[in-house]
Amino acid sequence: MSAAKTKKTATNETALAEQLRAVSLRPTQQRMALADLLFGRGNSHITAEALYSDALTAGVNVSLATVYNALHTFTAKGLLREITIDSTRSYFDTNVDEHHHFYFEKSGRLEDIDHNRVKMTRLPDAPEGLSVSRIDVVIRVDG
Amino acid sequence: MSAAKTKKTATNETALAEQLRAVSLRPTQQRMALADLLFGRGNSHITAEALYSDALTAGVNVSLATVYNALHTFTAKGLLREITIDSTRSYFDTNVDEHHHFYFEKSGRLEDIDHNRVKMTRLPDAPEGLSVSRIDVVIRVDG
DNA sequence: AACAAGATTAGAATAATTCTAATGTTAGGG
DNA sequence: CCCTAACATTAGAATTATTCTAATCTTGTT
Ligand SMILES: [Mn+2]
Ligand SMILES: [Mn+2]
Ligand SMILES: [Zn+2]
Ligand SMILES: [Zn+2]
Repeated sequence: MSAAKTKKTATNETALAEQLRAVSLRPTQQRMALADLLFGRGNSHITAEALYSDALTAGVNVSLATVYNALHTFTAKGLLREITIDSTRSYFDTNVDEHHHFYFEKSGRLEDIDHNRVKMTRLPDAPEGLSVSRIDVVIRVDG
Repeated sequence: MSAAKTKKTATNETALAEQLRAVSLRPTQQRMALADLLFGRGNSHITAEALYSDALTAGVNVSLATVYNALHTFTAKGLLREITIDSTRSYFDTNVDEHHHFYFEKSGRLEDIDHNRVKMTRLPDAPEGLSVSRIDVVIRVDG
């Protein structure tokens, strides 16, 4: 590889490696490459297949099984959030802040709704002894 | 079959047949039997497998493919509502009124939240040209 | 460099759901 | 009541998303 490429990726790699180490994950080649694809651009809602396809396009040497492993590991570590809306596929969201979604029924696309654009003034109490882990609001639109 | 059974089912059948005809569906044997299992009791959230299993237990002669056909047809006709929360299975909800859900993450059970127990005082506008078909609120609890 | 822990891999396995093409049932007209 | 066309059911194969397995590689550490 060229000096230029070495330098350029070295910078990204250090930053990404930090992020992974911060959640006690080894900064392996495939994780780094996938993390770069996921967090390097503003690619918010992605399926496993789509990420796999992006990886292949980018020349990353990775298997689909590893993509699933990485997505689940990242989700478990709080770097991603899994969204289930369509029964045929899961979306992984690079936005882990509290927020909601528009779901475009026709295209299957998801769009973020900032948390403060939704205000709930009345909510039921959690059933006795249980605590709320998350509240999801999905606004389905026919597009 | 006995006279008693004939009489008893005749009553149910007429009522169920009406419901099906009302949405231009032929009141076939299996649809009637499945509708009876779905709407006869307060069985709110059910999976295809669970309904199939209920049908077998009840001695109904039906295939799993038909259960899926019926669930989707009923959903298309507005008699049921499909809920996707867990990527491994779909739930069908016999409650088609506007309402929300508690989702018990551990057991995978769903519980209704009456529509008026949630009040949203701020909501974003639908993207230009599109209309909102539904708003789903899911409160996930760790039980 | 050598080791152990952890990660990746390909491919098989699983599980939910859909499809297919043959067979059976229903509704309505004669 | 009988016919027939439209519609529904069926079994099983096919498809698709996802998970598992067991062998092979990497990584972080000594
Ligand atoms: Mn976003
Ligand atoms: Mn599936
Ligand atoms: Zn999002
Ligand atoms: Zn419900």
